[in-house]
Amino acid sequence: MKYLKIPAATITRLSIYSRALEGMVEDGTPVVSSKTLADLCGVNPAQIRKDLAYFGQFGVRGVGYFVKELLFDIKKILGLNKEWNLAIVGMGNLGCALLAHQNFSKQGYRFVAAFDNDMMKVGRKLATGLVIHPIDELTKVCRDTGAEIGVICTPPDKAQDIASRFLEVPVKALLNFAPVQIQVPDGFKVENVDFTVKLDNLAYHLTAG
Amino acid sequence: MKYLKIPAATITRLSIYSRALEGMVEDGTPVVSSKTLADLCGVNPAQIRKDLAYFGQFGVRGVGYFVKELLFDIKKILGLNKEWNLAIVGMGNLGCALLAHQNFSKQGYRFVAAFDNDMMKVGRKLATGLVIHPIDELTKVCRDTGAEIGVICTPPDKAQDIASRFLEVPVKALLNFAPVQIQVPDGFKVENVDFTVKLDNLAYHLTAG
DNA sequence: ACATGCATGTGCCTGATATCACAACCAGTT
DNA sequence: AACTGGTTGTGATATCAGGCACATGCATGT
Repeated sequence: MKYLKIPAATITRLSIYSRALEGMVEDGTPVVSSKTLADLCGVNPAQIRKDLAYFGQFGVRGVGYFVKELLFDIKKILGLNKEWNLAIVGMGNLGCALLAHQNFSKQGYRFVAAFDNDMMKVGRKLATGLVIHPIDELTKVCRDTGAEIGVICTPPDKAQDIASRFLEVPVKALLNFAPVQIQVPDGFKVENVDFTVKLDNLAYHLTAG
Repeated sequence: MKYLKIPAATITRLSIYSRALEGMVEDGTPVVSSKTLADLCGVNPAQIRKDLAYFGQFGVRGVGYFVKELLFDIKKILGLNKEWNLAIVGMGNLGCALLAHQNFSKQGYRFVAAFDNDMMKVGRKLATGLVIHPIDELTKVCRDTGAEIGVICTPPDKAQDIASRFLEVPVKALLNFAPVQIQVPDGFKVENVDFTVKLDNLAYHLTAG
């Protein structure tokens, strides 16, 4: 089944399912049906079964899915059975907040390098023990620390330059918080997080919807 | 044309177009073709023309679009020809970073209220002049300040409760940073911002893609 | 005033994505 | 051992979104 094209939306939903399943593991729920999980995630039950069907068979007919097993399987599909090393650029308010954010480490994401071009900040030691490096050292430090995913928290006009530096390492996956579209060659992947785009959606909804 | 169902993806793209157009206004570019704008935004030129066609005709054949006019029109479509009042709950690292973030005010979003249930934080005056209120006062303060959009930066287990309080005000649009799915009745809208979902996508890409 | 070049606006087609509905199948009960 | 209730897995169907390609129409130059 792995030979089919998997829709990007499916991957996103798998991630959402795993959040819900984590909650169930904490609650001690042993088994869940696609119906129950669907209600929690706000999707159609058939959608869940279809999404899972891309990767195999995980349920028991007449019963449902064993929560712990399904969570394990989904995490394995997503590649979360290992820790991922993150490098972050731009130690402003947002960058620092992300570093301190607990959800990352909880999910197996670990910051291994931090950068800023403000010489006032360079050399400062952060609460996590990380030292802020100047951006010139990005390529070297990323290689030394084994960074796999780059996080961009710079102003928009710097974002493309930073991205290009990451490409040289090469760091093949980028999480971009700057409100610009970043150009990368094939094989690389950028995910954008743009709060104001989300807010604009809400504003539209309030205005026209 | 306004009677058609507008795809949510179209609204999201309009928002992205407006970012690119803002850059062009700064650069002094007077006119842009769908091709040029498409390259900047990473979409197909026909896509842009289709998206705009939902709302009318904005271009000049043989010429393109006048940047300032198009930006104005798109902002009007999105409902950004007014300021929007935001209320934020959860003054942790992330919440504080969002308050201080410049992109919001630049786009006409203004924080008018802040809340936290930590009594150590309540009463503290923030750099913006806002005072942190206890969550019990959410309904009252939101009404007094005219909050229109709620921003949730609490831990996941508190998110649904906060959302319910917002619904009572009523604040009809929520921006949710907690990694849970929030249930709201018809007429209300939730937009989720979940970093780890995005990271999971990257992890999958690095693992399987 | 006419011809030419060029970019828009849009009908149509294609492909992808979500939903429905049913057969396959398991567990517990009679 | 057969039956029943319930849930999965999946083929078929419907819906939606994206891309092509051409006619439309404006601007410039002759």
